[in-house]
Amino acid sequence: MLNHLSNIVADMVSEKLNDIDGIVFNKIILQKPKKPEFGHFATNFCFSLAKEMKKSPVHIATEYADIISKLDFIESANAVSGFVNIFLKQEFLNEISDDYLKNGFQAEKKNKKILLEYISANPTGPLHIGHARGAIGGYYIQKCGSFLGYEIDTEYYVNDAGKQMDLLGLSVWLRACESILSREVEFPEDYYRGDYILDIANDIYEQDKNIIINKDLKKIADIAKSKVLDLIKNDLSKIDIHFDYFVSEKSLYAKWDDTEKIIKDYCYKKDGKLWLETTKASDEKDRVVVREDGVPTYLAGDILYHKNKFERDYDTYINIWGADHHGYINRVKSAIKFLGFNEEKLEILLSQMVALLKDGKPYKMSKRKGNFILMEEVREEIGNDALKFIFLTKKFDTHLEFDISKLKEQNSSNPIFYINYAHARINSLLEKSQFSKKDIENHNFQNLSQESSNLLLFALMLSETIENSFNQKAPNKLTDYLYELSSLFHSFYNANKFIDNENEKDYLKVSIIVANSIKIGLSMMGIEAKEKMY
RNA sequence: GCGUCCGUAGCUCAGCUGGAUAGAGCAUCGCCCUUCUAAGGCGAGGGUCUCAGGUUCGAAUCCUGACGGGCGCACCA
Repeated sequence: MLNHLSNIVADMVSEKLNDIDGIVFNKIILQKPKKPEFGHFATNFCFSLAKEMKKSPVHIATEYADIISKLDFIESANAVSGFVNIFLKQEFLNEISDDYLKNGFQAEKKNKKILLEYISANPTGPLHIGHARGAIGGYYIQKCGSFLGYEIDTEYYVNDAGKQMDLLGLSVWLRACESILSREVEFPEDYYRGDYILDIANDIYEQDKNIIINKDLKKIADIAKSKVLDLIKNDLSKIDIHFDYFVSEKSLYAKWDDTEKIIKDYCYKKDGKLWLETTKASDEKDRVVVREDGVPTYLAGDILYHKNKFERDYDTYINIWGADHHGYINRVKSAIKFLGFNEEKLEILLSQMVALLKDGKPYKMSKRKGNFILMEEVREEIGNDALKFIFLTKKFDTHLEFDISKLKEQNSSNPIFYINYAHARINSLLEKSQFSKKDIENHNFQNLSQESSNLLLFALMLSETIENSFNQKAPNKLTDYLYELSSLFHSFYNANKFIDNENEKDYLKVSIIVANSIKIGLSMMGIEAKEKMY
C-alpha cells in the first residue's frame, strides 16, 4: 500500500482522539501550513467541531493540542487561534526517511483496468503543436496511473473513414499531377497542403506510377493514410509515446448492422435518415446516425467504437479530447447508455485549446492551408524535456497561451532547467563529500534544523502529490511541486554550507531524498533528471 | 440565443472539498561569487481576486444574477 506521509500522521492522530472522546474522527485532514513556523502539519478541524460541541474553536484546539502533543512521534502540538500546529519528532522523520530510501514508493496493485484513449488525431497530416497538449497529457496520466498501481492500456482511434480520407486522396493526386506530371490543375479550396503531401505523391509515383496515372483515388487515399499514420507514429516515438492499440474506424463498420439492432428501440426514420433519440438520455437534440444515401455518420463510428471498447471490459475509460468536441460528450454518453453499458465509466477530459501567439499576435493555424506549426518542429527547437514540461504546467481546462517566438527562445527562464539544476547540485555535493552515499543513507538525523526538516518533509510528500495530481487530472500539481521543492533546496543551499559542516550528513541525507523525489517526479513526465548541468 | 471553459499583480498563471497577512514565474529596480555549480540566492515595488447581491464566526473559494472573453452548437471529423 502506498502510504502517504500525511495519511500516516492523520491516522495516528485520529485514532488517538477517538480513544479519548465520544466524537468519532473519521480522519483529520492535515494541511501543509503556509508558513514553516506553523509546523510540519496544521489542522483546522476545531473550527468545524465548534458548532457541534458548543465550544469555541480556540478552546477546543487548546484541549486537543495537549492530547496530540502526547503522541510519541510528535515533538509538539500547539493551539494557535483555533488551528493545531504539529511538529514531528526527528526520530520519526528519520524512520520515514529510511523507509523511503530503502523501499521507495511501492504502490500496491489497485486491480483496476483503465483504457486511456488520447490524441486520436486524424491521419491527414503530421501532428501540430495543438495536438501536443493531449499527447503529453495522456502520456503523463499513463505514467502516474501506473505508478499508483492501475493497469493502463493506451489506445489511438484512427479516423480513417469519411470525406476527409477522400479529400486526402484527392489532395495527393492533384499534387502529383501538378508537380510530377506537370499538368495544370485546379485545387479545391479546402484541400490539404504541406510538403508531406508532395512527399507522399512522390513515393506513390515511384512505387507504381499507374496508381497516379489511372487516378485510383481510393488506393491513393489508402496509401496516403498509412503513410501519414507512420509520420504521426514517428513523431510520437521521438517523445517516447507508444500506444498499445490502434483502432481503425473503418474496420468497425462491418459490425454496423448488428449494432443497429441493439439500439433500434432508440432509433427512428425520418426524411429517409436514421435518427438516434439521444434526447431520451441527456442530449439536447436527436442525432442522425445514417444519412439518406446509407452512409453512416461520424457518430455511428463512435457508437461502434465505444461498443467495442466496453466489450473489452475495463473498469474505467478515459478519453482525452480537444475542447472543441465538448458538445459531443452527451451524444456519446447517450449512445453508450442505449447500448446497455454504464456510461459513468467513461471519463472525458477536455484539453482546452492552445492559443498560439507569434510575436504577441494571435496565430491562427489551419491544417488545410498548411500554415501549422508542427510538434516535431518545436521539439527540435526546444528539446524533449522542455516541450513535455511546459505542456504539463497547466491544468487541462485552462486556456493556454503560448508565444511561439518565446517558446523557441526558452532558456534560463524555463523551469525545467531550474529543477534539473537542483538535482545536479545535489549530485555534485555528494561527489564532493568525503562520505559515501551509503554512509549518508545509514546516518541517523542528529540535529535537523527547522529549515532542513521542512525541506525533508516536503520531499517526502511526493507520493501524495502524484496521487492528487492523477485523481484531479491536474498535471500542474506535480510540476508546481517539483518547482517548489527545487526552490526550497536552492534557498537552503545558498544559506548553508554543506561540505565540512558539522551537520554535513544530516544535510546530505535530506538532499538525497530531495533528489530522489525530483527524479521520480520528472520520470512521470518522461524526463530524466540531469546529473550534471555541464 | 443555448451549452461549456474561463475572468486573481503590467504579462502568463497557481490558490477554489470555505480558514492564519491572496502566491509564483516573467518583466522592473536594488544587493550577494577569495566559500560546495551565480542556469543560483536575498530583497523592493506592484492587488477593489470583473461587478452586484446572498449563505456564515469566516468567501478569491459555495449560491444567484449581470458584464467581459475563448470554444462549441453539422447529415465535417
